[in-house]
Amino acid sequence: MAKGQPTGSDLPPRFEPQGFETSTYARWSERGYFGADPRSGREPYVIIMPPPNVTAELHMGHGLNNTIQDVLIRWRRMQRREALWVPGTDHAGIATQNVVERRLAAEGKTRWDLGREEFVERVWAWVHETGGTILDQLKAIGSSADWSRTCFTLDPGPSRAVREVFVRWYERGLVYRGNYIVNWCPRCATALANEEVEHEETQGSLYYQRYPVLGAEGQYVVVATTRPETMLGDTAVAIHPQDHRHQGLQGKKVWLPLAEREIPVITDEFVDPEFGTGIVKVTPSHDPNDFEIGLRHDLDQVDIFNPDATLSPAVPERFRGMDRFAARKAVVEALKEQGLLEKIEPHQHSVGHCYRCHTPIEPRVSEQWFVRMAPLAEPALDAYRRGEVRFTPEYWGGVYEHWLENVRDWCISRQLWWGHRIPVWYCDSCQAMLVLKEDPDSCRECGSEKIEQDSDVLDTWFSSQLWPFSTLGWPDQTEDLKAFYPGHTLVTAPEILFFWVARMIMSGLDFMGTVPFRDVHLHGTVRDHMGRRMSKSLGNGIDPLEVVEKFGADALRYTLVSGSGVGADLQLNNEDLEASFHVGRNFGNKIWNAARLALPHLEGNVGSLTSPDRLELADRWILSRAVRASREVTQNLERFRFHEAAAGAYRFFWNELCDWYLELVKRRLYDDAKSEAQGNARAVLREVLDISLRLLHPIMPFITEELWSRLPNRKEESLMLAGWPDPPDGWLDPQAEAELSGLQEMLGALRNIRSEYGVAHGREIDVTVRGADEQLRRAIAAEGDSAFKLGGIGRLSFDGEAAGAGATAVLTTGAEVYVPLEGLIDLGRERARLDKQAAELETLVERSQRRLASRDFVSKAPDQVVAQAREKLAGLQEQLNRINRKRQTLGVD
RNA sequence: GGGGGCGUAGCUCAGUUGGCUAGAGCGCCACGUUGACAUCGUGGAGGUCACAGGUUCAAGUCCUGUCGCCCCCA
Repeated sequence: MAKGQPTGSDLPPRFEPQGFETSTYARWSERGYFGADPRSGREPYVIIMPPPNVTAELHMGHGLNNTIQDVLIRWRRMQRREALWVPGTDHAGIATQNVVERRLAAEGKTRWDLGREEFVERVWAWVHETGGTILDQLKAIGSSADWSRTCFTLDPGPSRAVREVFVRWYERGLVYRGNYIVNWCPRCATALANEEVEHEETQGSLYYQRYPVLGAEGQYVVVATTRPETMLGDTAVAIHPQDHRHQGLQGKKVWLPLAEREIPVITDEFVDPEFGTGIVKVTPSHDPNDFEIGLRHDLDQVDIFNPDATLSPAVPERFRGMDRFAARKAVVEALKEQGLLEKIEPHQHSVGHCYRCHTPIEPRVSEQWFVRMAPLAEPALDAYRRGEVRFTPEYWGGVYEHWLENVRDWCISRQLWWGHRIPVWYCDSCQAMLVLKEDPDSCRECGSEKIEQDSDVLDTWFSSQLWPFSTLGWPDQTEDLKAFYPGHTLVTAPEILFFWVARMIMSGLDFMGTVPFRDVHLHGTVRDHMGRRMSKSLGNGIDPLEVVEKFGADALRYTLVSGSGVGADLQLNNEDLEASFHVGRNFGNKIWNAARLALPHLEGNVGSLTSPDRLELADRWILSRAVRASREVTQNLERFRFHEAAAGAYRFFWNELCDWYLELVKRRLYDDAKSEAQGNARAVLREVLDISLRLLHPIMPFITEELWSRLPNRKEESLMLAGWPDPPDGWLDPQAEAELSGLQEMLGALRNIRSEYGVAHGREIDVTVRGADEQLRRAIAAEGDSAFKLGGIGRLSFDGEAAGAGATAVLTTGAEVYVPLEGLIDLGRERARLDKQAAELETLVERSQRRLASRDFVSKAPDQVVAQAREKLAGLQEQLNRINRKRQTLGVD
């Protein structure tokens, strides 16, 4: 570069992320820092991104999800792992098809008007128009995914994987076709998997209907139902075999009113004698439990609905064509007229709704394709129980286990046009069914060319379940697949634990022989300030890009990471972005300004660090704290405790580096006369600034890169390539930490006194410290000049008189700090101050004494705990005594 | 109906295998332009850790129950 290294002298006084985020990202991208190399020989670290809907717009949930992944990837990359983050998008069958259908509806058309081929073209056009937007939006928040590996579920590779899996599972009998009851969405006109149905508590009614008993004039059975209209499809009534109340009904038949049919009374264990009258109607075509009963008793199936849930020709003419809810009213009315409706009771029950369009689900018998789950679930359970997959928070493991133990077969066919078409062909001539990886030209059985492909497509999750290996080239044994499967961490939201996570584990085990990732981290939900989930329909969402524009991506990221506790949801105020994101922005500003102070002192040659014993107290202290901060951040990242990692880095930077080290070191930085002291200060400052920028980089990549590039003595050209901090044990210095913490306490006490008595800012105070221990004396000796400035101290002595009008504070070591304040002191106020402190100490002393007075405590608690308690009591007593003595001189009773 | 989570300062939340005077950020009060930062500094107020029992030398932390809020499954 022709331009010299940027320095700190040109930094504007405020953190203005808009000035550099975009160009920084472009530079990273151009230099190829995001790419992973299967041949590097480094230990890999792999995250597969949960693919967002290809036509989606970025929302805060994506923001949180991808920020966490990026934090992990950047951290591991800095740890010298070969870090691969595979991005991609999902074709989202129902959702995408629905959007395009709505757009067609605006033109007054349906997909049927266009026909399959043209409709699919329209969807592709929509995908090309909007697709990929979300990936660009992910870049704006700093995501360092390997974009050269971006995949789409309908790409040729993943599509091949889908066919491969379908055919192999079919050949092993794991994929089968059959007539079963499925969840049908009348609006989407497709079958859904059980997991795609959302149950909602609904206030409905329980209708008690009378069916006349045949051969017993004037006698009825009374059945209770929440769905009276389905009675038109009843093919039996059932009682529990042990229910003696209704024993007389066994073997009888009843007359189904309106439908005008005879139906049998059967007995089945499934019937709950406590529900309603203990007699239930059985509608095998429209209720999953009744379907099972029907199979056991070989009952007829009467399908009373058309696909759009209007009544079919199977019902009496007057009901035909009615919508199911209109039919409910009509049936109830008709029963009333005939005196066959006994009563209606309010009844709360749960109703299934389509997860994509929220229409009430209609259970329906139809011919669909299924995956047999039990053989796949078993290894997935074993893998979890052996500890091959771990969940954070841990309790999700139990949820996973429970689901797999009770898993039911998976309906994978969808009556949609957008998606992977089922690779099955039917021969018109010989009726053969061909299940093939490649499109055939003719029937493999009879050679006829009159073959037709199954019209259905596969559930989108059928392709997503293969993502951890289909994105890496499977079924080919590619270099990528060998290097990067299995991956390491999956970061996602708990709501797709069953849809996606469990299925990836099952298919990963089945085809690759190992689980696709070792850790599953499930993060919380982003909510508004009232605790409501952010959603389009509520209009309470926050656009992450607006936040980036206003506060910067780093502020967004820091706020998200620091706000999301393990297993906890995250609340943001959508009406006041400032209220939510100022935390991140202010921290960015703090970092910026710390650098603005430090960098001008780091121009020119900065020497390397000398051995700690030649450094001053503040230096040894901050280096020791840097070791602890690095370890804390690292450990918290390892355990997926991102909020703690963020807080740890924040505390170190703001409360230790800025609040103390920078203040203590200023004097030396500006004092050109003492070149060794200044040189050490510069070297240490460079080092700790370097470490803290590295520690913060995964969370706040832009600002840290911008400032780091201005540091002298860097080895790498980008912070992205710099190593993760792992400072040496030799820097740990408990002695320095203890000394400095004593100094901090003394300064705190002095500041408190100044504030209490309104000592003017410029006015210096005289201080007498009596009973100072060795640590405090050394600290004052070492950092006296800076400490004097920070405390506004004019003179300090260790043996002065503590008499006259002054204020007193007693430190935890028992040292007494006395400040003469002639003219300012108010004796009453001073007395009150000391009274309050004494009272607090007395409570603690009492509590402490009571504890030590217990024989049990002394004999049973570990020696170390007892010793600690004794030491603490002694300290507290010493402190209290000093204060009490002072109170006496002030005339306390 | 079954399972799970949560309840700590006015607000949002930390608090690891029980053991330092229970913490942070925001908000609040007072003072303040002290060689980077008012998107800041200094000091302060504010908590019977939902409630009731139990285990233990010791419980915010473990167990049981109650109340309240939320989620998943059927």
